Amino acid sequence: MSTSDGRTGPDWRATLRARGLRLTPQRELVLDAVRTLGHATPDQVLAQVQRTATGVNASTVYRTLDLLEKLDLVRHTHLGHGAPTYHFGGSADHFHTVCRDCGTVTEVPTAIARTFAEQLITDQAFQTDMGHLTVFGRCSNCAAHPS
Amino acid sequence: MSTSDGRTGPDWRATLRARGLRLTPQRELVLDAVRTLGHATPDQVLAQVQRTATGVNASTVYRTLDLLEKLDLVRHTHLGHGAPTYHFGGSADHFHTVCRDCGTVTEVPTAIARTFAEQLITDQAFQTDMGHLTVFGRCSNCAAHPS
DNA sequence: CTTACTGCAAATATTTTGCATTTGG
DNA sequence: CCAAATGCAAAATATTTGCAGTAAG
Repeated sequence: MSTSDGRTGPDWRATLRARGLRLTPQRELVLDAVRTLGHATPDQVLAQVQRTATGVNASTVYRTLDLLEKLDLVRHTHLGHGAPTYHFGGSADHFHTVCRDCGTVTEVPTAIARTFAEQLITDQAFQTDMGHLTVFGRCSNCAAHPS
Repeated sequence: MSTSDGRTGPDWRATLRARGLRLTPQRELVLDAVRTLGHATPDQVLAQVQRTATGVNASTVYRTLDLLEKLDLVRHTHLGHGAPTYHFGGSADHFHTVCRDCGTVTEVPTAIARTFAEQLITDQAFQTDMGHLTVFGRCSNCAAHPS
């Protein structure tokens, strides 16, 4: 495989090498899993990884997710409850909406929230970290068919 | 507030009674703690409760917070990491900003986010639950004095 | 009295950590 | 070869649950 295998993107190898870090199969597997799943908790990443390769350890997944996040290859947000949710860092700038009824997670381009962010700066002197924003509520589907 | 005791508000006793639930000292303690602390994890609520009375059990705090939330006497949001944060249900409508550097939590009136919410409905057909909104970023203080 | 509620301890679940072993470069 | 990374198992956390005893109404 060249510098790009079409799955995890072109430059993650370079990003690792640049810092003297090692390219291990586990790291590639975790990165692939995050990308495949879109949004996933460490648990789900582990499950996905183990679908491909056997014996990858949970602690490796935790450690790897931390590492990849430091390198900006993945990001995480808190989509309710306990477990943080990781997603691919390469994806376009977006925040998340989470439906409290069906749990569906949707990516929304940050452009929509631009005015909101500006207002927070003006009124509250608070600089919003858009990529980390999560909006809870109800999706159209669940609003239409109340449980 | 008529029946009020000035701490936990006027009608929590009535709210409990209306459902055939019992008024226990533990429940009052937990409600008081949430109100005193403003924003607190179950752990912090437990600590605060135990400052007043000894021997209140952690599981009682968990169970009580769940119960009080069902009754809309408290609310919770996810302010990062693992533990949910509870706050008093009676407080005015607001959402939270959390500084990722110093961890400071600020309450912001939902009015500011009104346009944002409307845009989410128009563009995404998503009904925002404002009380549950948490915005991560950097407060003015930390932006001014970068660590 | 009746049964909702609490305390306690054990069961779960989740994430972290120390250390010996493996392995990428 | 050597430091970095992994696996493993134990530890640290956080939350839930079953059950017997306590107490609110």
